Amino acid sequence: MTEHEKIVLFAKALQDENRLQIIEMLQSGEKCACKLLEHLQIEQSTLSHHMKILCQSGLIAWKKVGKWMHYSIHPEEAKKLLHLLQSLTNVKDSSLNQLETTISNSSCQCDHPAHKGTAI
Amino acid sequence: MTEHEKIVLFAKALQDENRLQIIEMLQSGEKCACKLLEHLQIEQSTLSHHMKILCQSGLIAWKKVGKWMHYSIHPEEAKKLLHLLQSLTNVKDSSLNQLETTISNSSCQCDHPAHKGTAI
DNA sequence: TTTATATATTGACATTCATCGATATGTTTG
DNA sequence: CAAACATATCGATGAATGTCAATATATAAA
Repeated sequence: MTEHEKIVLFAKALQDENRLQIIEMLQSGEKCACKLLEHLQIEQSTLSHHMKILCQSGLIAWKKVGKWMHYSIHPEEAKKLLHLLQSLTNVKDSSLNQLETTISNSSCQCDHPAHKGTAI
Repeated sequence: MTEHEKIVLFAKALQDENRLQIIEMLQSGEKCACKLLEHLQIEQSTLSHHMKILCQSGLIAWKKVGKWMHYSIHPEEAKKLLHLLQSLTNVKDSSLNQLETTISNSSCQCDHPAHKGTAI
């Protein structure tokens, strides 16, 4: 899987409001599907679908315990995915800490003469 | 706009392979649409559509220069969006730097007696 | 002012996605 | 083993998305 494919899977996992709620619920630690379902206005089959997408993105880890399925945020994978997004968007770790401005090349590289030396 | 809505817009912006390529092209600095188009296998109207989605997410800044449209990564917004994702996924800035394991509460909070004391 | 160029908008179409109900699978308990 | 429970899979459906061609808008050039 290429880096772009990983990012696409991650992005697709995050594009649904219900899945964001699920991730938020997992912030406080591992939960089973039935517990998650209590707080969502969706049917069980839909939750199962969402968990599949979240797990396939790598962000969420799962573990079968008896007949229950336990889900949790996968910290290492979450970090890897965020690193991919940092690289993609040119955001540096240090600037993330300090909310500094990332320095980027601001000259237009368009061939058109009219574009030379422009900056946003 | 809620934080979740911001994340959803950001995630939708990142879920397309062509848009990831566009972001990557902007890593080296501001570019105009015609320049971006040269390196993509899509029609002009499709690029315009993609740029709209990228700009609406906040990640990409735009500036009109004559009849050209210049695009660039918006560093401050990129940082804000990454921060939102960090908070969502419980990833700490320091752990992002050092790739340490984020400590999370690993006890299941399901009501079921059988779940007490389990851990992944 | 007419023409050329860069970008945006619109409408159509195929594909993907979220959702549900029904059903299947797997596990525990009686 | 049978019943109950938790979760997964399947099929259908409506909504959202990516794409293009055609057209509109805006700016620059002749």
